[in-house]
Amino acid sequence: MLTETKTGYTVKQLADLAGVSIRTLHYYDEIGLLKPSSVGDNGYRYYEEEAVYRLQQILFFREMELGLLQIKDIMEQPEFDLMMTLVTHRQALQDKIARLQTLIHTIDQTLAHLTGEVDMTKKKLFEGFTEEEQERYAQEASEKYGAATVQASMQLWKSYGKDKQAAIMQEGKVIYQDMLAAMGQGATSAGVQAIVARWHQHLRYFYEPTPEILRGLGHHYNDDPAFHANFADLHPDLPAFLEQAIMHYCDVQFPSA
Amino acid sequence: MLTETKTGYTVKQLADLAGVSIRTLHYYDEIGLLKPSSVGDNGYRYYEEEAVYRLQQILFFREMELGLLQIKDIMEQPEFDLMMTLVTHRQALQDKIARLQTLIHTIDQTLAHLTGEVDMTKKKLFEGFTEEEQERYAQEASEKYGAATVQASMQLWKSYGKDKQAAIMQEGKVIYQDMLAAMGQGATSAGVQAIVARWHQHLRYFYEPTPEILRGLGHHYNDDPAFHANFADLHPDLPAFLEQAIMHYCDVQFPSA
DNA sequence: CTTGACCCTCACGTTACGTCATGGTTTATC
DNA sequence: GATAAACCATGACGTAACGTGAGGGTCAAG
Repeated sequence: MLTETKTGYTVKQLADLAGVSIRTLHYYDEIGLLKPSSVGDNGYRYYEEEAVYRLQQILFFREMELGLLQIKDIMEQPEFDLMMTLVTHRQALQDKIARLQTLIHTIDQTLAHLTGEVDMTKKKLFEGFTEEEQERYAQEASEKYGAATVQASMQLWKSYGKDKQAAIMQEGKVIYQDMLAAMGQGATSAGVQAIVARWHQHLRYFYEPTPEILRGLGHHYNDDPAFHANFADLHPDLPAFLEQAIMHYCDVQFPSA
Repeated sequence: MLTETKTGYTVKQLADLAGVSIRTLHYYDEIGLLKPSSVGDNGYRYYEEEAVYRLQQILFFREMELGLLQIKDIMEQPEFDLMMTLVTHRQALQDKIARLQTLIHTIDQTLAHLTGEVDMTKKKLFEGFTEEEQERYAQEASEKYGAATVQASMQLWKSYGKDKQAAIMQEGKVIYQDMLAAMGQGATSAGVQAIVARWHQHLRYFYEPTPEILRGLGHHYNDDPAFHANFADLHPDLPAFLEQAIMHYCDVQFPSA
């Protein structure tokens, strides 16, 4: 009682962790966007893990230039799903990269024009900017983060029932054990590829991964130190093996991606 | 006198062209960032070509999230050079793309974490955001758009003297004629490659193009309708020939790029 | 106890416009 | 020439997302 333990991040700790200001955290609390997990007797704000994840989400939304109240609305919807939203962020980021590539294209054309090589319409000078405006409006529409996809995801998960949900979570644990046992068959063998298919289906219980995500995960398993160490603990060759198996699976299932 | 001709874009025309608001143009006039080229007897603002280019620059700076007064300062420096700045914008855009790629990487890791595959430090949740902050600070430094590179560029051009400057501009006209005459030798021949080297040097009188820019220009000459038409008027095979010749030149000169 | 770091609330200021009011100017049509 | 719609101007208040500073309480180490 007298030494009540205070857990969680203080404002300075969280601000440093996430690269935002303390004032930002105050403001987000004030507008109800990110409430602290608890407030101590001293009036201090304390943030737990859930709040940390929520802040990450907010930063992604902010990167997409959504307004704070808009972000709050989206996250307050009962069908808000963390993973589905991350997938949507991913798509939005790729759209943004495409637009930046367009700006680079515009620069190259302007440079060539200024060195006298070709005429250029005035409209082309702003290629990428006007599209940027259009993209911004599109982002403001709720469809991108929207009800349709997110609702489908939640309904799908809820439709499984408690027993099946538990079985799905257990299945996830079994897949890597089976993969380990099948390493002797080779990464491209029918047996291993069947396990990769189960891994793919396992992911699909949570969200619909694009081919690119699948490839990206396969690469991270081998290349990312944390992933690598996690799997190498099971077997030193497992990380590279997983990458090979997943890449082959993607080559076969998605030949054009 | 009585029917004084008014030329240039009105605010609505320029706003539509560039995808900005009329209010923005008013504001930019007010703060001295973008003055109209002339003001009619009726009080209307009219913008000529020079102002259009200036607006493009402003939009690029704005894309890099520089403040308006900061942008104004940069553009008021006597050594401000349009082309050199475009090259700098290009680099900044590529840095920005790299950062967005990092955010995608963070998403992939978060997704894998949430499906139970690996532990993830809280710090990794914000990978890309904190770097974003650092990048923003770096952008605010004047070095990126800065005095050093821009000064060097201007001094270089001024050091040529009027006669040499005229000769350089004339050389630019000759290069494409020589290229046309040498088409029979093949894109990878020593004669054609020597002309590509002259083209490269020609660009370098204006700015230092990166290998990527060289490749990008080579590709645009063939792929972009305006470029393509311009060169195809000289010879129908010239656009593709130029691309081949430039790509080969870049392969040889910059084997690792 | 002292000091420095950290915490709080309060409140004004900044930046880059968005929006509206009021009224003059231009253009096209009848 | 008259009319209506589109366009132009200035002026001014408001907004979003904080930045900054004031004043004062809390915590931890020496």
